[in-house]
Amino acid sequence: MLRVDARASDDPGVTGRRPLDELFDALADPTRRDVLQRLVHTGPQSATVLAEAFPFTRQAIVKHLKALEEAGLVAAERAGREVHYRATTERLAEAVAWLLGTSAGWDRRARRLAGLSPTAREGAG
Amino acid sequence: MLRVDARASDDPGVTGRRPLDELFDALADPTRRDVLQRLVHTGPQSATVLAEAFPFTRQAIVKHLKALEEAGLVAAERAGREVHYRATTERLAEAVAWLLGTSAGWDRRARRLAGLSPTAREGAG
DNA sequence: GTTATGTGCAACCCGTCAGTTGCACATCAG
DNA sequence: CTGATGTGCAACTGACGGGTTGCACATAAC
Repeated sequence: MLRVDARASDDPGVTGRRPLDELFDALADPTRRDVLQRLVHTGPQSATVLAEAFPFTRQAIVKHLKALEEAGLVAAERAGREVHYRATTERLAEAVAWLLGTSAGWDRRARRLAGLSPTAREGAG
Repeated sequence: MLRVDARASDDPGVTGRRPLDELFDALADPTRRDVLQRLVHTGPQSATVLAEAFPFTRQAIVKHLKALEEAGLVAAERAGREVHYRATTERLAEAVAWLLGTSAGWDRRARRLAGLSPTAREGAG
């Protein structure tokens, strides 16, 4: 439900693996973003069908889907011998929260914009 | 500031280099996000000073700053022999827009949330 | 002018990752 | 059962990117 929390970032101190990583990492690849969007527009699809819309092999798409799945951006559902991937949204909110939370740091209006709590902070120690 | 457009995604078509790429790419690296946040919290700083807060060399930080700069997330300003990097916000909005625009596709509520922005309410500026 | 501090450039490891291919396994249709 | 379609796994390759070091250049301080 895209609930923006505006926290979405535990204290890192300069370095440390945070859950945001796999999320932004998943979103970093253009193909992955395309896959995600296509999934959104067309509804749940199998990797095979999905791959037909891209200039890549099924396996490549599968890899992307795995990445997206680990990031919590898509969910896989088995239907017989087929596996349908469906876009999910919760995780996306975290990315938005970080962006908004970060921008709030130097743009007060951003925080008001989203009605976020000023607890936003992930600063490097 | 932080004007969320909720469109921000031209037809994906399956492939094609879009400006969003360098943006998400810049945000993909955890160190880069840390640098960005630190820049936000501490205000403009030189690469050298900035590097002291990280377990990396100045050069590493410089590279990240270059990436952030190309993505339009920070701006460099020369001051004598020093160069101060300052966080900027416009570009961040594009990322938010994409996320919101994407989520809106399969989550109507997201659009309402985005509705607090397409041109909007207060952030628009 | 000399020294100290700060930036810029280039070359160089090394790991990771996108994408590939090949093949084995599972399921549906006849 | 047999063949067709779909998925899963593993190994391999090539490229890109993060991080490093070393050194040259620029500016500030004395």
